[in-house]
Amino acid sequence: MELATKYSPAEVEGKWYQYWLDHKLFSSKPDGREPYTIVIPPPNVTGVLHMGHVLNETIQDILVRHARMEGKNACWVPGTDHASIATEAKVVNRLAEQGIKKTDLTREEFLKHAWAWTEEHGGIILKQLRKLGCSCDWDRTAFTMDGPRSESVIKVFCDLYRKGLIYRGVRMVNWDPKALTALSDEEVIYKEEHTKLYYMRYYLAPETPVSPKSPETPGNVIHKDEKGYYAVVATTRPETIMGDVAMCINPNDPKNQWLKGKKVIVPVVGRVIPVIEDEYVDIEFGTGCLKVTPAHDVNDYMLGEKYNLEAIDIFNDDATLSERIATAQQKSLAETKVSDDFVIGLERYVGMERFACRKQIAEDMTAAGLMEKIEDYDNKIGCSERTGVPIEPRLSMQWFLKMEHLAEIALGPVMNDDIKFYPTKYKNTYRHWLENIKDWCISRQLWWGHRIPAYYITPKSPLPTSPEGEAFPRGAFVVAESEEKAYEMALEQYPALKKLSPSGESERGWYLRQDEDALDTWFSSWLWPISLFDGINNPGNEEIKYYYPTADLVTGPDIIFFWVARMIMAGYEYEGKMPFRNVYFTGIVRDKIGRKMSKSLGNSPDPLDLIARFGADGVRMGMMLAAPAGNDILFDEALCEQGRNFCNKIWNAFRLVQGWTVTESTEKTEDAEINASAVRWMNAKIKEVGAEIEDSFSKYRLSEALMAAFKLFTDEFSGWYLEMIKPAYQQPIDRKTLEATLDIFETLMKIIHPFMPFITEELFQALAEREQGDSIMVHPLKIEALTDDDRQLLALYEQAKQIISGVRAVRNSKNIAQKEPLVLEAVKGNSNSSLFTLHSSLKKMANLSEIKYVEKKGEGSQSFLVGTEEYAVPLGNLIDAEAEIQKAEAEIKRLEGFMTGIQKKLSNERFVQNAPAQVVELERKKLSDAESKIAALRDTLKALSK
RNA sequence: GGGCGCUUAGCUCAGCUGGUUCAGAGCGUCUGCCUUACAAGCAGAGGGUCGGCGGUUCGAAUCCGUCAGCGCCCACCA
Repeated sequence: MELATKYSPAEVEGKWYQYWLDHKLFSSKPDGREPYTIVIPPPNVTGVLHMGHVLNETIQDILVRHARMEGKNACWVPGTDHASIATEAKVVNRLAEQGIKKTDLTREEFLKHAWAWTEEHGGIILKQLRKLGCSCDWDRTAFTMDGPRSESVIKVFCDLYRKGLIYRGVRMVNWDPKALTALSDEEVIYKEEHTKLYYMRYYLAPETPVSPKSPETPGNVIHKDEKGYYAVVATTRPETIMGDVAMCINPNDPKNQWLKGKKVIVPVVGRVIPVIEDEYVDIEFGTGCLKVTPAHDVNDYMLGEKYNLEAIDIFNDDATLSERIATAQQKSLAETKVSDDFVIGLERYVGMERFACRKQIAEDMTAAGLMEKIEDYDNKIGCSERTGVPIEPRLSMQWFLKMEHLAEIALGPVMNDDIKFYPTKYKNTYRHWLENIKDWCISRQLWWGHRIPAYYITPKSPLPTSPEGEAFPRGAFVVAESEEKAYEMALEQYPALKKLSPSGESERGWYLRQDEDALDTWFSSWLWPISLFDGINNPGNEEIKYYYPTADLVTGPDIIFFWVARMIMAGYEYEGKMPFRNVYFTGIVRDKIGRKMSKSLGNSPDPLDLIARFGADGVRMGMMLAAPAGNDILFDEALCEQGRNFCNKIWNAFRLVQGWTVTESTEKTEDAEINASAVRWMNAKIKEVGAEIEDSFSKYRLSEALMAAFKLFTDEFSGWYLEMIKPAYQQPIDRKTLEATLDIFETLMKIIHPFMPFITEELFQALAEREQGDSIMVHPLKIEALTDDDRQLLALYEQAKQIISGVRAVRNSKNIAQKEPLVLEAVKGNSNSSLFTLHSSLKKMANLSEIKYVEKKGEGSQSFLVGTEEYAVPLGNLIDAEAEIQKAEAEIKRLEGFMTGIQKKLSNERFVQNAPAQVVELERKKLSDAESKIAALRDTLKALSK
């Protein structure tokens, strides 16, 4: 059957993927072989495949398939992440489209919707990974919120709580007013924004007047107008003045000395607040006067703690202004009388959105003459990583994990390379984070996620006032793996509870109310390498013992803190061992002009579309060609084209070989001689390049490994080997050579297989009769080491290739068709005896009728050098003597310059003395080589100029 | 404000602890070929004073310093 001249991936890829699945070729069970394990960085359960995944998953698949080809027991565990905040946001949006508000639903109802959404969209991305060829053990597919994983999370939470590492408390947290939840520090990203800096007047309160003498104090900068003395405070957030409880100056600030001990009136609000002093305040910034709003700024909170200031929370959950601002204003105005000049009723701002309020209050202050000035200001705003809205620092009750101990156990192994990072530069980043780590806020005010297993003891009726009734504190809770266990623990810890249940269990006078919050998604992901093998629930089981630690982790550097660092912590805390040996950090996939791929720019191709056009193998190759380790990837579709073209090349090489007919003749023909030698050479080449590829793999330089494999197939095998052994048209080939060639072809397919799994399987199957269920991936690749004979042969062929190229160059420059045979002259006793063995090959490849050994090249011959040896092709009157003379003269000039340099070097005594003998020797050889070349060129010149 | 990294052919990158004929690859470019495996191909060619300056050295793309440009990470200047 005649094969098409173009490879058609669509007809091949689906077929083989199904075959692999049917025969469970990706499946792994513990056995006697060495394990090779990768756990997938779980993509969001409702996500779809984008180019970043393509990069990441291709790399993993290459590593996994490579390990499999090495004969290891390769296990790639797939799964998805529940991505609590992202998924919950999507569900909320969908409900909103149906006119349903989250607040109208109970937790249970909402979760029903969320699970429905998850089942609808979940796993789409895993299906897409199959199109890419990913060889995951699908039977192991896990989800961060499935049974075993959830159980692990809860168990770990309880354990850490019992170890005293988890605590609950009111702290300043990053509040996302859109998602209505707290975030960890890592989930806040800072964006540069053009904002305004507002300078506001804080008039001195009448009870702390400026003494008539002090205005003259040198260095003081005093503001005064008809309304009185005032300080100026610069802020980017004028709306937060409603929460102001103090003004702070640096005690060493000369210009504000006059404010010491004074009280000022918060403009608009009318609250009288003290001026406090702390060196935290930067004298240089603004006016040196800082307004202190402990409820809405991390630093102000710290000052509030230090000086025991009240924190007035002015916002609702969604960052609209709370009614509290009005009540607080009434309260303070009742306490202290303040002139109406400084006050505006705050009722008008209640319910206003924070940025609208900012604008409004600035306008109102300006109108009331309380605004000094407004300047442009570039500021960095912390925004929610998920919703993008500016976060609001806010005091709230949250759960935290103490990080000190965990950071300590996670630092050493990376710094001393027990766990290796590729590229190594991320070790610095990692260390810096661990050394400055803060406690991890692990609670989220979300429903979609693992619910915190804390149970609050709640009496059904008001507590008796008798002393023993108060035997457990208000808000008392227990942390337990289940509600049942929580009841037991509660009774044990608080015996007084028994009195609340006079008639026994059935009629308890109290109940347990589980904490409403869910856990941060990463609190489940950090267990992933352990929980996938059930190591938390079932410690020391066979699987965890076999597969853990995993081999390699492939992920982006953007989640080094979120995920990588925390997995290392959990690994040592719960398994006592590293979770993985190597971490390969990929770059970010950008478009070809370096922009990040994004939906809004429309510069992100759809991977499935690319696969349809170039084949999965082509896309994989395109991606890998662009992806040196650690650099960002400038992705260009043209690279996929190159990948597709390579597939086509392989395909056509196969077409050639499979079309050959066989002769059983074992005659010692010239062809047989060429072939026997070529086979030996090709096998040596495979050993040589194979070793390079292995070396690249060991350094995770996958694009280099691929490039080497590509060149091995295209240049060495197709360009040289096949051309050498190719029989004349419609002539048969001897059986021995054909069989050797099929073996070589198979080996090449194995080498390429990790990168391009589909075409290599297709051709592996086509090269020979295979049993049902057989596959390229169960035939490990073994490459032997190079021998000295191999090296000699390789060198010899390199020389032959150069001679052939030399002849071809002559043809090219003189427009001589390949069909026209030429004569080759080897000049001046050029007697590389081993080259004799390649005469037939030389003749065939360069289409030579004869190879002559001559003392002097003939007149009208065009010469070229290979190393120091001269070869020439007689051209008769085709030769352009003038051009040849010019060329030779230019070359002589170049060589003379080169020699002068070396002579200078060699006449430098310090060089001869200090440089290693080898180097000096080498320079001498360069010199003599150049001399002999010049001599040859002079001969040429002489002949030409006759 | 601190820290890290990058700057080598038109593009994307190699070039490891300084010395194998005045720097390599892929792609692109140019020239010639539709040569019965492949025009998604073949053959050949051109293309860089290794970001600037200074230093160490017999010798530097490679080590040190400095400047410039770019990128990333971290940080509580409102």
